[in-house]
Amino acid sequence: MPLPVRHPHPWNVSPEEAVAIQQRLREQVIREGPMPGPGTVIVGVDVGFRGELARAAAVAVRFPDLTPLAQAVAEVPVTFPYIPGLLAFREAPAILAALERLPLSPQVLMVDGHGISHPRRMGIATHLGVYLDLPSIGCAKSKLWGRYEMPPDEPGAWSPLWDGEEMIGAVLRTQAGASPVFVSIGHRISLENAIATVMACVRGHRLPEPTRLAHLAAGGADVLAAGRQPRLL
DNA sequence: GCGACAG
DNA sequence: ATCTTGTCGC
Repeated sequence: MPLPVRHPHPWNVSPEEAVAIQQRLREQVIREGPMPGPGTVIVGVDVGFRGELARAAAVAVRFPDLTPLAQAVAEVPVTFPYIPGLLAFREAPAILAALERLPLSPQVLMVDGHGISHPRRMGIATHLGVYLDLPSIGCAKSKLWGRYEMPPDEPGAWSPLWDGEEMIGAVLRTQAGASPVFVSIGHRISLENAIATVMACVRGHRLPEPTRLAHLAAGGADVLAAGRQPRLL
């Protein structure tokens, strides 16, 4: 069954056209929304590369217990170079293909990359959220845009990520002794609730489970089978 | 000319 | 992201 796309547009475009698409879609972003309720299906997505092929993985977990429900992978040819600020045009086509194969409808997307903490407020997490009209959260491993102070080394501690006077994200310590992650609004969720959701998805690793499992799945792991032997993950 | 620069 | 073994530290 095809994914319902709310704001369709081509992905195979030039970098100039990509920027124009971002400028158009940024008007649609909703920066508020609730915490996922019990039973919500959260889907983590990530992409790995093997030569000229992009392999995307989508892993669905149930919130808040984080039981893995389903996983799907898809490989598509790479058609766009890596350009900071235009990551969605390189990775989203593969992610969408993986989501098509997932036997469950995502209710919240957790993306390995930024949301509105982006020069045009249109990181891949935001782009996917608006494109699919789904609540989405960006959880990146490093900064793309903005200034911040390092948060204390305590789980749950965070400091704002600023672009001038505008708070565009949070630098969040998910685990003591590990470098922080960069959490931002993707779409249809508040920053406060995005931070709380990420923390509620942490299980002893730096990255929250949806994204962490998607990363493993993109590397070829069967997280559903392994999930039945929790020590393997 | 010299940094900064998701994955 | 990817190329890649052992090794320092808790």
